[in-house]
Amino acid sequence: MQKLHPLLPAATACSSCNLRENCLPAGITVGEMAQLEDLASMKRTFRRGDYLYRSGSPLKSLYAIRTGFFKTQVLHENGLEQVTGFQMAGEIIGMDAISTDAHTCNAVALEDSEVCELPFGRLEELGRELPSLQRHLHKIMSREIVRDHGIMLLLGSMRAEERLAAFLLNLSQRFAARGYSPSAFHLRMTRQEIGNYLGMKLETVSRTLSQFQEAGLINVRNKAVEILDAKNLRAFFGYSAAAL
Amino acid sequence: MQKLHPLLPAATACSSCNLRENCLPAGITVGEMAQLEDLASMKRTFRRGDYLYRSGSPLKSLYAIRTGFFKTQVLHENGLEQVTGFQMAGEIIGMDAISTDAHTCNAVALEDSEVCELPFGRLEELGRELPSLQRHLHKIMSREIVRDHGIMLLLGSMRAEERLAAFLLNLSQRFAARGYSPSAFHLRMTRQEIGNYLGMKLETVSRTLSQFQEAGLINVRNKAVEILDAKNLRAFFGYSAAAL
DNA sequence: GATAGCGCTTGATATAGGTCAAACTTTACC
DNA sequence: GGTAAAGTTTGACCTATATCAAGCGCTATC
Repeated sequence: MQKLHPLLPAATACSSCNLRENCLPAGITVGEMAQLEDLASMKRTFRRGDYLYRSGSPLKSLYAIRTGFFKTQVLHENGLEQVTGFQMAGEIIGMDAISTDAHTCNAVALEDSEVCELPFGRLEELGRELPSLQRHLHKIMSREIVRDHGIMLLLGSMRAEERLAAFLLNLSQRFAARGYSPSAFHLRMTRQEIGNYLGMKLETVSRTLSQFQEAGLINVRNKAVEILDAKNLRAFFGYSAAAL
Repeated sequence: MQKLHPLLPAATACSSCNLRENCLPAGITVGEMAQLEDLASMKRTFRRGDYLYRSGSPLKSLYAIRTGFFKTQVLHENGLEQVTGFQMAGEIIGMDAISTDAHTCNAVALEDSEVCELPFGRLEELGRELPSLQRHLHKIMSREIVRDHGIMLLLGSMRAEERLAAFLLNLSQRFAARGYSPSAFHLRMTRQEIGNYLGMKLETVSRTLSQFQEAGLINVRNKAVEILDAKNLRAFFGYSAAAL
């Protein structure tokens, strides 16, 4: 059942949001900020498990994640599914819908979350007035393309342990970029979801995490992860791959 | 060695190009076409094996493929590489570079090819004046994101034979969209390149093609492919996946 | 604060696809 | 147009990861 998502007044404006350097406003001048704030004034909250959008729903807005964690997943008619990403604060999602004016994946909150809604028509309009915003939107879309290519490399060419090492290091780096500890964090997703994202089964995720722990690279206890030896974790997947 | 790529005068304008419905001009009105033609007037030709751009080279333009075939590939520092796509006439490439103002993959001609160069700065400028062009550019970028998600599904969740069936059907459909036979075409890429794209080894590609042939689904002789039974080829990968 | 259900771990076994190898075919180049 | 190199096929064997199974431990809810 879809719950109601109350529309909140703008609790926090872009200019005073501590994500502004990671989010849509990056590169926007102070003078232009007011227009962007007007655009992004609509906030929505989601409980864990809620859908931000579903495959097939019409394109209305892009969404900037203010707090929380989402996953996106594509579903194939034959029942296959693939997690295409885990998104955190400051990241923009929904761009999949521009192509056909309808979303092509689901976005599900992995924890209680808040997003800023960016009506796409108005975003394009504003882009025509503000070249720096236009360019930044293009950069965000391009960044998604580049990220996707990285995942293809991971799925197509890496072994399970390399994929998981890359995944942990990527999370670490993204937490760090938001001012959180790069070495200790909580996974918001299940082993199943990690495995689906990385193209492996949940048992393999579990085994490989245990293996990393035995090797002294990490500590895992359920969702709590501590990276003990980022250097060797990186080397782990760098060197073994180089040996191919 | 990078060869010289002679700059040709505009041999064919967008308005008289038979790819206009598949390419950047899709959705552009007749009145707007002249400006687009001016933008896209620079053509470049490439011999097989030539690089259109390389990872690290600065963003200058996007490129519309007029004739020929390209592959794009990402290279990882540790030596891994991944083919991220095979691009044909009417498709736009180079969007990976917008994110960081530098290309993140190589684009290599798989046969003698011709591209229309679209200087990106001018493209953005023109996008600010022509909302339909702006929207179309966004659609093209979004389409790439959606395609990438499909490849993730393929790499992360399908078996080798399903991936290859999906690949053949995708090529078939793209040839059909350009007025070529959907049932008989030439592969422009090697088994190695197909395998790299699909996350499998060249031997597996070869074996699986032979297997499809034995099953009466296709005819293969080197690069010449004939699809004999598209329905069952589709069913092949649909049903077996559904049985999971 | 008890309990049901979901998530996680670990073991045993199976298998898809990888690896290595050899022979054959096509293509490119001198 | 002959020859070397690159691409392809097929076979035999191997291994990374999947599958199946059992038991444990959170954590969420009443």
